[in-house]
Amino acid sequence: MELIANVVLDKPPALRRRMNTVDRQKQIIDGAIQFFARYGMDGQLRNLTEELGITHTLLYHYFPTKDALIKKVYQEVFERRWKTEWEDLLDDKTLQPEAKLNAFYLDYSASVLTYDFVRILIYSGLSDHAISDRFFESLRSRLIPRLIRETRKYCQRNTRAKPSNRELELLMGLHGGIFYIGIRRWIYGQAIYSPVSPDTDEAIIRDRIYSYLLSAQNLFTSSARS
Amino acid sequence: MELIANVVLDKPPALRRRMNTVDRQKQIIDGAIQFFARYGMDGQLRNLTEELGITHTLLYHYFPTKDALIKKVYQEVFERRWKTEWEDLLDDKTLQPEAKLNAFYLDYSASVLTYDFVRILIYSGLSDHAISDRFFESLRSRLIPRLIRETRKYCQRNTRAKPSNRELELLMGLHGGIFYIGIRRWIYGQAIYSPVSPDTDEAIIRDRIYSYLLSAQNLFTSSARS
DNA sequence: TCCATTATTGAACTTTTGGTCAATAAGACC
DNA sequence: GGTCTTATTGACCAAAAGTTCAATAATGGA
Repeated sequence: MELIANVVLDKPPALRRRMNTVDRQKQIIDGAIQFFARYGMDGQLRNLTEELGITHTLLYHYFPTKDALIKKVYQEVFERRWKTEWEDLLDDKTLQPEAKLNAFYLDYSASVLTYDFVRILIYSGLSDHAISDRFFESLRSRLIPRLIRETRKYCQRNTRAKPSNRELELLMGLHGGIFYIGIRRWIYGQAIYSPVSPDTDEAIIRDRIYSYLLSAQNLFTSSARS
Repeated sequence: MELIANVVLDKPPALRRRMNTVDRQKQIIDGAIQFFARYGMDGQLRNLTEELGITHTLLYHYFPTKDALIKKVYQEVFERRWKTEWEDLLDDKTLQPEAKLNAFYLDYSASVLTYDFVRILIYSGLSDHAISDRFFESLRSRLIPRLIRETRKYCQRNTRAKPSNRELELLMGLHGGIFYIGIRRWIYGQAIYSPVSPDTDEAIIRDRIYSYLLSAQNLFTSSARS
């Protein structure tokens, strides 16, 4: 029936059979990322494979279990989205702190505040923490120290002291405010109040960073408010 | 076997049978809130009822379907957590803007940034938006206008103009930064860097509000930066 | 063109899981 | 203590969903 239809309507034949291993595997992983991002890890394999145009049994030719596929999805999502260049950017000596934070958070947002990443990160946090722990650990050890350092430089504080909880929380306020853009957009499905058109988050992020630095300066320099 | 153990160890008998209708229903709903907050709406009824010490069939004596129970859970969670007094508080003429925002967000956080609410809100956002739409609509229509008004008062701007997207997004930055406390704590399972002990979020929230107002003042008064 | 490899499938198995129902027994009332 | 109401349960059902496997057929290489 389907074959007949294809011939009659002169559509390209389904050509599903016999894709080479590495391409098929990539196709499955890409599809799985989108699929699990949408439906969560409880999404049914039969629905995933239907979207891919293959039988659900074929999946077991490439992954031994559903868990193995999910694990692979987690790994791929993390590795595709987390950029080691961020550390280099934050260590760039030629940039001033505010410009550096702007550049960093703009790139970070473009990578992290995407449909698949935000949702899979949250799904993971709600269940097994598989990705979220890894992500937070990288954040904590690789980015936060650098962000604090730049903040201090902006405030003209020359200290290498361990960041205080208050400093850290002010930064988390900025960080969370930016991540919240992704939550509103990709989880709540809410529109963002973009101050500019064409739509971009750039203006929003710049304002938040400016706001953060301004208050850091106000709170953490010599004549600071208690 | 279990009965014997009970008798031998002199534990109180299971006494599960024949609770009165209204108590049992409340017990089920309370249990379901905790349970669904933990495992999501895909959690299995048999596991829920096991925690409650009843058979899963008994559940169908109180709720016709699983969906009906979930719907009830959504409704209860929303009604228990959303306080109409917040609007009165924000309209209180005797409080200055900063104190008012502090008082509001402290109470708001205590209500909203709880395990069950944060998680059910997010679970809902990821799937059907059943709660999150309702929550966001209340936020948008009841709280945001008041928060903007207080912000303007703090900045000594006498305008009733429709809030600009830039104003709204600066506020969302504050709001998201505060909500992110709940996400870190109840979804990622991360510790909060509390600046004070005994642990409370009060100091954190005060800093964020101060930071927000400071930059609002800086951005939105006459001699503001572009 | 034939063959060997293996990607792909259909049928079937098992466990899970939402839901039904008739039977049971706890407790209230007389 | 007897009786009636109904909260509670155990047995059962059907569909959903992860997994297995033998059979099939597309493709690359000889």
